[in-house]
Amino acid sequence: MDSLGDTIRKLRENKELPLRTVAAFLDIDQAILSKIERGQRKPSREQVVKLAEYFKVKENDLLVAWLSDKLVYEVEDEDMALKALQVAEERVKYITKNKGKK
Amino acid sequence: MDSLGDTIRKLRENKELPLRTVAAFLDIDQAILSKIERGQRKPSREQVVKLAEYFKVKENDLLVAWLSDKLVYEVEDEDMALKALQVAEERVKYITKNKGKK
DNA sequence: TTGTATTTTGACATAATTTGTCAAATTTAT
DNA sequence: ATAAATTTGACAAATTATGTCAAAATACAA
Repeated sequence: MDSLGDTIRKLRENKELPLRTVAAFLDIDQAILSKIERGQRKPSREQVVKLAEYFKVKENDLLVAWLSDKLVYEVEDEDMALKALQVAEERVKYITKNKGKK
Repeated sequence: MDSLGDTIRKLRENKELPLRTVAAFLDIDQAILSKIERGQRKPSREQVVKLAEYFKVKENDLLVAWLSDKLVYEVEDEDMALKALQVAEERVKYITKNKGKK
């Protein structure tokens, strides 16, 4: 269960590309991509979409990793992290079930 | 499964207190408390702790509601919200299991 | 080693978001 | 009708996010 950063780094290293190249495609400085890969910065949604396109992987897979990264980040130093995630899950189920209604 | 705002409002209305009073205790303008209760603003962790103290309810209960509110907010307009929450849950389990290790 | 490409780090600037105040408008209850 | 409570939105200040840049560190060849 890799974090998004790990995933991106593996994708890039498999193609033996330097940070410079991928960063140029994203139109950001390579320093930022370096930090993203090591989890020190959070990429934007748009950047994740671009990366999926660039590496030809399923956009949704990368977006799930990106979103869950953010979720983990949000709760990680709280004791009731798990509980909160479970409650959130219930609420999301409820919300999507009632989508479209009044 | 109420949101944090709903919970706070109910607690306040049960005691028949005006926004003014509770807001003064939190040391913020009543306008903000009004927005917090209706979910238009997110309270800080410290404010939630103070509210638990003020209304004499379990701090953790309120904090779980607060955290899950933030989680729902983060994913709510994404298609893969549920998936992301589930992945985050796995990751949090993994992290807490290995807490203390190298 | 020495040199060269890559990556990492941190200081800094700027942009975006948060967090709050305030006063006016609206609603609720007398 | 009026008085209290609540809501709204414009605004300001503070905080956080996002990026650039150059120097330092690391990896890799020769």
